[in-house]
Amino acid sequence: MPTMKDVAKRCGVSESTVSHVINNTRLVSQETRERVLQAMRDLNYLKNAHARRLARGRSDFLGLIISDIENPFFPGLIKAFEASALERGFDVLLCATNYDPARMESVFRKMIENKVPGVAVMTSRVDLSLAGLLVENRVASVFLDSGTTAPLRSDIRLNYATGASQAINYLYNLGHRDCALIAGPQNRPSHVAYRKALETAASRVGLNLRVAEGENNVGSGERAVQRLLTESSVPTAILCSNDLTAIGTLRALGQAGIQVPKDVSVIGADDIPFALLVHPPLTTVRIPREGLGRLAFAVLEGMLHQDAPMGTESALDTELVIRESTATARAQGAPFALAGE
Amino acid sequence: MPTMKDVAKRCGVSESTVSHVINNTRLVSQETRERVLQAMRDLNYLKNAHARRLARGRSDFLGLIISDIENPFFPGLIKAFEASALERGFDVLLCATNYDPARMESVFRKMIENKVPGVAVMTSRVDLSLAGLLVENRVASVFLDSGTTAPLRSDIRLNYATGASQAINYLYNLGHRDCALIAGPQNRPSHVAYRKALETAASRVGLNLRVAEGENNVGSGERAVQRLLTESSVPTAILCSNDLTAIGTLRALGQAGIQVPKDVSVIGADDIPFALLVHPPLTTVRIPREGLGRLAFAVLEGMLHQDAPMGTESALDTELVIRESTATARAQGAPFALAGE
DNA sequence: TGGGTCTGCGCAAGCGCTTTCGCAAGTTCA
DNA sequence: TGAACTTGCGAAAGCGCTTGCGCAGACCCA
Repeated sequence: MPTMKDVAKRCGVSESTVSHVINNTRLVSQETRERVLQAMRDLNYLKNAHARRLARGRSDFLGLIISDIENPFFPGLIKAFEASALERGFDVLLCATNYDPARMESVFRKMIENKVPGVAVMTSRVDLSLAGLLVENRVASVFLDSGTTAPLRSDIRLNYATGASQAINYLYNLGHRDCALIAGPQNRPSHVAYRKALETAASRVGLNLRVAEGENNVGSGERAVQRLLTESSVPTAILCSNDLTAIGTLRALGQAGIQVPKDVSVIGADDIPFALLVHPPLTTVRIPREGLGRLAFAVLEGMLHQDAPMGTESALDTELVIRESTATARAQGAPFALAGE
Repeated sequence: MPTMKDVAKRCGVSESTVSHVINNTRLVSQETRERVLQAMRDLNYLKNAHARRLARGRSDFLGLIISDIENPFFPGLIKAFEASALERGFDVLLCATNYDPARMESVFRKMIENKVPGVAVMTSRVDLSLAGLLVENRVASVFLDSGTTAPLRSDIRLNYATGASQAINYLYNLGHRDCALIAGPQNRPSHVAYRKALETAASRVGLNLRVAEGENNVGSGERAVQRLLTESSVPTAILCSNDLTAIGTLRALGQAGIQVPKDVSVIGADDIPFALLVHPPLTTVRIPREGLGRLAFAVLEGMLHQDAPMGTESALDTELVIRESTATARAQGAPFALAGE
């Protein structure tokens, strides 16, 4: 494995010249440059990333922290973040916390140990003391829905209000008056925000919205629906905290012989890739994953260019994507024909 | 940002002692050890990963190369690989090629520049000259279905025969005699292998298997089915190159008013998480993603412990997972009742 | 009591780069 | 024609760790 010294020796220049050729950091005569490049090719020279980063005192890695790569929300986000980063010459150091607080801490430590100049923390529920660790070590960061900013620490707020009021208005205009929300865990700020946004929009137009508990997964969606079906009246539309819950909802309704969207409309949230593929294709409140990835990078990059950057707050709108799981409300108070009964 | 020197100074020992405390690399008296650890805590010391890796000459990163993180096959693989690696004290350097040959090359370069001791290449279709690059730089590797091994280069072969013959036998026993395969791109070795395995198993039991072309995605599955439906007879079962194609198949059949599994059985391949969630839940030939991730790590680790390791060849069985998209074949030659006609 | 073995630790030479400083030769301009 | 730039490059001092070498003192046994 050849080093810069070997390259330098081979073409009779100093190491510093080789370095400057590689990095384009000072004038080198055309002729010398050619010789150096040729020597690099001859020797199959590849730079040593560690040595370079040590000498430079920082790395070209940007951190990206997510909770769970198997959560279908993340791959699109990662890809967009990575694409932006790559375009600007950064590499991405991806870490998943898998919802484990201990792992979360070690992941933050890892970011600092790797001297990343910035890190995007795209998980909800982060201990802000960890954010302090970053600042102490001069690492810029951008959080998701943390609700606060600080020097060196930015925040991206998902604006649930846009998508929520679109969804509510849309349902209202289809004649829905009695709806249910299968909410996500209420210890997650983003789910609280979404719920509040829906409730606000609902009360504005005068639409009744009951809230059932869910846990953001298929099974809890099914169970919530089963509970709903034991109530005296069944809502004409069900909103869900995310698409997985909506899929569970679809399944439970199907199992109960209730037709979607004829009897009950269903609206998800996230717009994961499979929202398109379920039956019927899911109307959903889209969280712009790709936009979020790109924005997270842009915010980070913006901070890197300043020397004592204040954190910024930006917002990203959600929006309703209409597919086939929603339709006009069934006649008010009407029961529905249970298929096969 | 404190360095080892600061820690050493603060408690009056040499840097080497600090280093040995951190790494447990030689005897340090209990008392000195305590003092060092205390100083580290006081200063909030975090080691500099670059300096350490430079001094050691290698990194604690293991490379993992995939093609596309949005392909639902990969997240589970990544997670399992990462979990194994973490457990053994490695970190993972994840890179996606996004099916771009140029990116593939730069990703390999990156692995070498980062001095990873080993890399798992979990994409199909890799230029073996790139594998050569790895060997030159003493990087151990494990490929997927490359069909060859070499010193420092192992291979994991997916054994399609097990799953394929289970699927064929299963269909045969359900009375299916006339089946179709919507095959994947025939320039990918893994798809060729799967197709061959199916054909072998089919001819063994005397089951007719027509082959239609697909491209491993939902749309191509739909189109393939539409083409199949124009033929004089419609097969009683359709096998697909992957689950996405199977989902397309399900949709196209549904759209044509053909019932699954009553009229036509459908079998996918991969067993992606959503195979469980489509309607009806998909019978599929599972490729053990998690097992693959774990095995890739184990193979890599096995090579790291030797100094001039030969590559090994291991195999991983696929298996049929029976859900609800398959059933007894409709009566031979029988047409099917087109719903709504 | 002197040679061996342990235990505990410091010194200093790297690892392979980047980057500051400064020098030499060529060019420009008054 | 000499001061002031400009162009092109080398020497060498780090960056913050790891690790081989070696030394001092304690201990043991013959």
